[in-house]
Amino acid sequence: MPDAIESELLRGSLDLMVLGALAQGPKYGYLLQKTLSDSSQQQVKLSAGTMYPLLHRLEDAGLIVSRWEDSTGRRRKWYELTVAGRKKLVKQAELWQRYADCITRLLSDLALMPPSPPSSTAPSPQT
Amino acid sequence: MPDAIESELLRGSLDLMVLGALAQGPKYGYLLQKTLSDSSQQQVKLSAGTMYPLLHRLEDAGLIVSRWEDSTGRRRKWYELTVAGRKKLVKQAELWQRYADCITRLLSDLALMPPSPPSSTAPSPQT
DNA sequence: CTCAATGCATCGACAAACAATATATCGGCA
DNA sequence: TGCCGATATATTGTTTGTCGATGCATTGAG
Repeated sequence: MPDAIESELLRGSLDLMVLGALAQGPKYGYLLQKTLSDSSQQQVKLSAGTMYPLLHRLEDAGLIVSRWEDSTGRRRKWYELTVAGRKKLVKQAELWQRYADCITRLLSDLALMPPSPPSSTAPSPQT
Repeated sequence: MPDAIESELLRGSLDLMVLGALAQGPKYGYLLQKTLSDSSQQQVKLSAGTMYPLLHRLEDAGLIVSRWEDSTGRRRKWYELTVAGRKKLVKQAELWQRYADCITRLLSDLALMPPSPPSSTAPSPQT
């Protein structure tokens, strides 16, 4: 059983996952990584090289805002959803649902397909 | 209401959709476009510039095989799943399901969230 | 003191998706 | 006859997203 989701599959929906995670409350980068990892049973590993550009992108788009935590030691930059970000999240979530339904529908017949071609082995005559 | 799925969301799962469509039977490129478009209620528009490189990639990977239709007029190149392709499809479908569940779980709380925040208070670092 | 974990960030490499473009056949219509 | 849209495959250049590697600094445990 594979451990992590292939990066192919992540493409395009990482923004959605990040927005979704931030909808639960403000988070800083490192915490966001832990949150996504935990909530996905360690399946989603958001690397720093992916996350920070992504967060900056979302901020430039006005979907999130950041604020440095006032502390002398560990520098933490908290990110929070904006109103626009929440609207975007809802919209993207609907798009995602529609898209996921497309895939699911397309793959729904798969269980009925024969696992291997007719090679004189056990013929399963169910349609 | 948007008409087509954003290309962001498509990224990473197009291979899966193409393999899934080919699991229904051999298809040539143009037919594949129509099939995906139809089965998704015109939501998925697979452009030629995306599809042909994708098909060639899948063929190089040994997941599909191609055969030119023997005809004098319209040139049609039929693509068919290989055994390896079918195995890959099943595997990818499982991965997809796991991934989709992650997203769905993450977004499941959304309905419970307030549509708009009362006011922007400080992001108090709770927990 | 050393090392691993925490925490933010950027860089270059690589791959995927797309619009634009190219070529060619076919059927319908004026 | 000529034109055009649909059919059909393919490549090119551009853009964008992801990742591994790397860098720097702080903190706590051993």
